[in-house]
Amino acid sequence: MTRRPPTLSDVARRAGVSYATADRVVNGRAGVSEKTSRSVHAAIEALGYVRNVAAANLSQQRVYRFGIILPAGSNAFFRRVQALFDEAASRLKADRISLSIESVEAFDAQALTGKMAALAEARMDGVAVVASDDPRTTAAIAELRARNIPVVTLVSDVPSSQRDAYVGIDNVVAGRTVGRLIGMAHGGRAGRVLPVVGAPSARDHAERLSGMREVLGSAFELAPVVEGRDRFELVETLVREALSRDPEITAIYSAGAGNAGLVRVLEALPPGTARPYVFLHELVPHSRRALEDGLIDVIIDQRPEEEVARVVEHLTLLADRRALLRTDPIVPTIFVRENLPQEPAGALERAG
Amino acid sequence: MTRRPPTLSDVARRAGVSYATADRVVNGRAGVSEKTSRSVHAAIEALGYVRNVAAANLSQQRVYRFGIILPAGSNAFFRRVQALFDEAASRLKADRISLSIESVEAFDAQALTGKMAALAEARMDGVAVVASDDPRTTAAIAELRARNIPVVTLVSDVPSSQRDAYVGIDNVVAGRTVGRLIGMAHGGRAGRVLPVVGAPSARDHAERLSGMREVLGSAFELAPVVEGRDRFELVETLVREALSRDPEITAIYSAGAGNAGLVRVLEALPPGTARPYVFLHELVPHSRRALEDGLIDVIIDQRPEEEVARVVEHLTLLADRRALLRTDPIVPTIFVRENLPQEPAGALERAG
DNA sequence: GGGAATTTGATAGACGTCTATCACAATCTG
DNA sequence: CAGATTGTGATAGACGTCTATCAAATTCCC
Repeated sequence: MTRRPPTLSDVARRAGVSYATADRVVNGRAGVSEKTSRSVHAAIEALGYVRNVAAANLSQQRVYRFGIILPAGSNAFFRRVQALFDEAASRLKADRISLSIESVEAFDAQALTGKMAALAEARMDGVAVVASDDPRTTAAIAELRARNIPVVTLVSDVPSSQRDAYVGIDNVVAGRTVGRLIGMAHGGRAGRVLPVVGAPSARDHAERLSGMREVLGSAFELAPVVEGRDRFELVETLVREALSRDPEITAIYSAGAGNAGLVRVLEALPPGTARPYVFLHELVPHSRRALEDGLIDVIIDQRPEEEVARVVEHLTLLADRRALLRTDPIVPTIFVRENLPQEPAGALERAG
Repeated sequence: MTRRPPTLSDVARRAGVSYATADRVVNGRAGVSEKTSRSVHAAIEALGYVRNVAAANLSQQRVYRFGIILPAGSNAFFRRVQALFDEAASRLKADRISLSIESVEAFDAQALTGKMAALAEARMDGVAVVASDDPRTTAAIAELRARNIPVVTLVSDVPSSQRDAYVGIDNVVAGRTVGRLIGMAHGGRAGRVLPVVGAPSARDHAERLSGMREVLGSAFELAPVVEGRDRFELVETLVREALSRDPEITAIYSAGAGNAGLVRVLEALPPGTARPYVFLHELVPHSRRALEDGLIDVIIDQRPEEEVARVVEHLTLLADRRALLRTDPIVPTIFVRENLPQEPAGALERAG
């Protein structure tokens, strides 16, 4: 039968020291001679001792409290992120991890820094935030760090700040990936790409476009960039205009949000017309439907499920002052009509 | 400050019953009247009580022992799976989960069933197995289930068996995905696809091919299927012959293993020649290099990292006789040169 | 109403780790 | 060699849950 995994008492006995001493060694407390410390470590090795985290957590009855700040509003992607955090929160209650999920009006740096200050005041064990790269944000992050509260940026990085980690995709990589796929779709022939962004000042969108440009060969031209402010009505109007003005467009790359408007334009195209290839970001209900209906070709998704899991992982490790595991960026995932995941169960629940 | 999460004692007090009674309710033990049971549940609701899993695990000092059976041999994909399980095993020691990772010669149903019987004898708490759909395997799975040992099939399903779950991709979906990408790469033009499989009898490979055929339009022809037995020397020879025999081939889809041989053929193509588009499965060191070097175009990966995590998740839940969470198949992931993940740290370690 | 069956209460010990305290031994300092 | 410093041992209580046992209270049935 399985023998019981060794406990710290076993280690102490084997090392010929008391439990107290073994405990001092494993918890790095002072007052142990070099020699004893070595013999305890030897016993740990010999027995293959691993600290029982269940017992450790129990005895410390530690409760982790993390704050998550997301942009409010109707953006489908962030609604999904929020739903995933809500779900994670209820799941994590059993592990004594509590997530406070807060919303802040998008682009309102004032409100954002206010919330961050409030979380600092509440002495959270860690904060994750979707923030733009703005001096006020940087300062607010510094303030949290000064209070020894770890900070993780999510989806959109603030590289100039002292955040402990960034969880999200590399937008240049995402753009390059789209560039490759646009190239593939044209099968060596020339093309003309219509880029759609929220605003030219949005760093993520700009990075995506420049990534795409890096990869697209000289056979490609870019139409003037559409600035849809991430609002679907505006995107709809402007894309419709651009397409009718420029019939040479062979592909559309929407690097931002508001894609419901883009989809409407595509739906309204006269049947029989060869539509341009369409590439856009984030798997959400309306983009999914568009892909299933053959209105668009590719969705680049940043896997919010993975991002949420990683935020929690990072915050927990940081709260314990331990090293982070996976610090590589999230890989942008390519969805075509055929490899779409099953509809998340949450969608059904919400429908019912 | 954060108030302490409610314990079962709090629930008992609130419900006006003794701890013993509250315990009987939450652990579904007999001897509690309908009425008391309801009042305890009401208290649980009211207080938002969640059982402290750390304490529960500790008190039961339960040790999970799972057996994992993988095919032996030099196949790069399974070496990666094995490395991931090894890593998971050391990580999971802290959670009192022990993984016994066993190897069995590929395609040796005799040896496989032997190992499974041995794991049954060892009274494992669960078994995960990479098995072919074979009557002997089905019987061995039935035997494990008869002993109340949960069984999960991995990578390759045995649908006719009583396995509790399958963790892996849907190969038809993977094939369809490739079909879509081949179509995209040809940008509407006609093409001729060379399929490469291990053996026509390999169900996974056949499913992948038929998935591809479903999606490829009538503009595509298939060259005679190459049967490379998943051995790279044979793949190399046969693909080289096929390419020189049939210069009309515009794309290669390798649905099986032995792709090191395929890559060699591509490397040896006279420079300046337009090579066919190449699509193959599994991100492993040599396929990665080929993608980085521009010798191939797309890798379809089944994300063994995710599969390993899910096997552990499933086995743990099954051992606790709880419901599985995510039973949807793994989504085949598309890698092009641009969205490759960072080299796993393990690769560096092994190199060092 | 009396005996049996069922339901409830009270409580104790175990799981492995952490924290703390106190006492004693060994070593160092002047 | 006395006194201070440092290293070690012994032990106890807490964390929240689980299991078990025994006694007491309540309900049920004839």
